[in-house]
Amino acid sequence: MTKEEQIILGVRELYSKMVFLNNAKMKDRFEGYQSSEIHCLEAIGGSADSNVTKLAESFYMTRGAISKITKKLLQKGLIESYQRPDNKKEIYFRLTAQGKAIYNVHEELHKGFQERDQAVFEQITGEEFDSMLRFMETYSKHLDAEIKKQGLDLNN
Amino acid sequence: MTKEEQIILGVRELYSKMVFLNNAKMKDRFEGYQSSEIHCLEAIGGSADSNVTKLAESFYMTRGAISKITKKLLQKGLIESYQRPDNKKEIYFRLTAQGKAIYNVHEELHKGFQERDQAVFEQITGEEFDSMLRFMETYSKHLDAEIKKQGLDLNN
DNA sequence: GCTTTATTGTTGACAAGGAAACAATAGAAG
DNA sequence: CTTCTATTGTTTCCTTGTCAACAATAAAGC
Repeated sequence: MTKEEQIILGVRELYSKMVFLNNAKMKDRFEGYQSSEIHCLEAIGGSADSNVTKLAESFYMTRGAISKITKKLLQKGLIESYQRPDNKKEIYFRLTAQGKAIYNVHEELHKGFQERDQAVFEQITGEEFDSMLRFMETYSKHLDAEIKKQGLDLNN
Repeated sequence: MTKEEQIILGVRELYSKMVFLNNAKMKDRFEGYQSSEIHCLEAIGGSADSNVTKLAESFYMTRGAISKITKKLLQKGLIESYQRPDNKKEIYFRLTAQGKAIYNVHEELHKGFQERDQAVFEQITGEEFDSMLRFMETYSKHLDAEIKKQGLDLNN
């Protein structure tokens, strides 16, 4: 197996396990809410002026999918939509009070994840951490360029 | 943002882009085949005595999902099933000649991905590579333990 | 041996997400 | 300003995967 394959396999393995484990915790903690809904809520709470398109890009999902998720969040009263006076097309989202409550619980959960994994992160040096981050960023940018080169788009 | 968050975000970002880009290439190259089917084919071709349960575990998917995918692969004549004389329950898969042909094309595609990303991997030293791999393995095992601790299972 | 429990693979109902088509609006080009 | 193009968000149809129940078989307990 080459370096590339090992790294890629490792990333896939790691990511799969994180998703599996964290989703299980989330479903356990937030009954009645889908984990995709919680992720969306997190993104909306975490950055100002989220809209369907931005959310879709950040999750590598289609606008259609996000449109449906935000619709549910609206119906459940966790987010509300608003527009700018000079733009009748774009629709932004922000958390309601109820949404913020969920958001806070979610943050606690995240802290729990962090504590759970602390031992692993304590084992690496600052240098190792930096080099890993640098690598991931380089690779990520490389893939961005490749995606652009191929003229790929989530909606095409 | 803490170290943990940065790493996790990086892994998610990287993984999403790899999946997105590679699936696009796969769909382009293998018309008529789903990328999940190709992944399954790859796994079956890559290790002896694959069965539904093993495949499900390696992909972090349910047995039901794998059962459906392998059914399609059987219908398309890319794999065949067999059993051991002393076990009437477990059903194993292996590639047919046609399946092997696809498998080989798939391997070429992988080589292409490798060449595409070579520049990125050339930038890291052997030491950096090792430390990264070590970290991923440690983290992965840590999550395994956590999954076990929670008594989690894909089918529950 | 017999009985109980666990594992394996399959199925049908359901939910989530993608693809494509669409209307509404914004932005660019002239 | 007017026209043409791009972007945004939504909806419908379809595919994929999960969930839960199930039958068949294996393994464990006695």
